[in-house]
Amino acid sequence: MSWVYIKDFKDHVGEEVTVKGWLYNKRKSGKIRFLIVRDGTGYVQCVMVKVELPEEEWSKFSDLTQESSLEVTGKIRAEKRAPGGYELDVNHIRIVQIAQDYPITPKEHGVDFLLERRHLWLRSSRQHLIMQVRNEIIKATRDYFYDNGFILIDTPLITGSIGETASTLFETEYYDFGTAFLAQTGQLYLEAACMAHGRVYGFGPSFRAEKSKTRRHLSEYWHVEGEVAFCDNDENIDIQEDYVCYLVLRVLDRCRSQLEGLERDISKLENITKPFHRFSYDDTIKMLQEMGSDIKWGEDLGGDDETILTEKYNKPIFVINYPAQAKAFYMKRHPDNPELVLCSDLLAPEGYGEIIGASQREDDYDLLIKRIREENLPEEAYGWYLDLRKYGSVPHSGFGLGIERTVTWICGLHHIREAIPFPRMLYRLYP
RNA sequence: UCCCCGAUAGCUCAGCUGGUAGAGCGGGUGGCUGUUAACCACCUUGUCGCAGGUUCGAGUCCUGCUCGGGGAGCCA
Repeated sequence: MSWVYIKDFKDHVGEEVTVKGWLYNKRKSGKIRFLIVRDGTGYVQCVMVKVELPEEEWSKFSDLTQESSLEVTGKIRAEKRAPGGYELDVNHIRIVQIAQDYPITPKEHGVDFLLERRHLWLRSSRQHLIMQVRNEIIKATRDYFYDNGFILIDTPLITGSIGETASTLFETEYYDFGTAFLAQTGQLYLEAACMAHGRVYGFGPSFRAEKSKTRRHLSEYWHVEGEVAFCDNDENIDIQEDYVCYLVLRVLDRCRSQLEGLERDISKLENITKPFHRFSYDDTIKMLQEMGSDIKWGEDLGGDDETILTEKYNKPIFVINYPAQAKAFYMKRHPDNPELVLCSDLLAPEGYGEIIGASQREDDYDLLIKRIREENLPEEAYGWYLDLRKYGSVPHSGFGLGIERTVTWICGLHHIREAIPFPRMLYRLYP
């Protein structure tokens, strides 16, 4: 008997096939019984009719429990009443394993209970939809960079004491070198690689040991970083805008049913088209102050600031050229105003906040080493990074996008922890 | 690290000014030939997070601790 995935049922109507999966739920009504089976590609209702089945098959219904694994053989029938359009008339059931007391019942559960059982929670329909959208966003990312001439450069996850300044690093022992760190960005290595390939990108995990307790933070998240030689801050913003539009378009094109299943307001995503809003930091502060924020010039935007700003506009917003004091050492000074750096943050709409941080990098050797010293960074660790400014330095820019924040926004999730299969957070290392 | 909130049945929660613990769901049994988180009837469920204290008496009040949630800072 041929094994058919539920998503392919439309090509096998009238045939006798086998579905291999897990029991999602069951119902009965006297002499007719229903098994809802999922196989990873969809759900199908399997119908058992007493008068058409031998007692041996009929009685298997009582043995089956939620999430028991099974193989059901039967004939596919188009059925208007079925959510997927098809049903399976059961001839034979092979029980693979009986699940005992599956903890996640089709009822309400609390966040802690579910996170403690994340390995099982992934089977739930909503989590299943989110992972499908995440998959599409990641594939779209790879396609975008590949199709636009970027070379994939995998950067090290174990590094010496090098990176951005502000965040805390996870530490680990490394042979005779003492302490090594888990990378919080691959950017500096991508800067090296873009001097070899022109246009490069990286995609991998980043680690932040910040003790953040918010719905926007993970200790381990997946980081997309692009870096382009001979690219200034404005051209860098153009690339980000193009990339984000592409991501949204791909999800709308290929994951529309998933978005509907997640009850995402799709019209809000259809609105994500070029051009995005571009506001200078100075103008942004004025706008926020007029809207009642008590933010002062020189400060980074707070969470509330991002929310009130993005809820006012229906497209993503670039906030451009922040004060140097609020940003990292490697950002290039604004040629007309030494208080500012050439950079941008991209804020997603609907209060989802920052999804990209970007800047033009400081390409002058003397200015960069001055900044490293001002920040009290270990100069010897940055020797190779400074080399890039000695041997054919060129203007270059890049950006970093958080995949989970993007998934959270595009899926319309309440919390980032649902946007990654196994979230790592301040109080969670299990499962 | 700081501020706020929470912990009671397998799950989600109620339990008032202190008087020996309750609902829905789940689970079990039975009924129903089209159910959609099915429905109906009956049955089943507790170290009230931990340790002290106040009291004749504490799920309830007080102190400490543990674990978690929301937010701040920081960032993607």
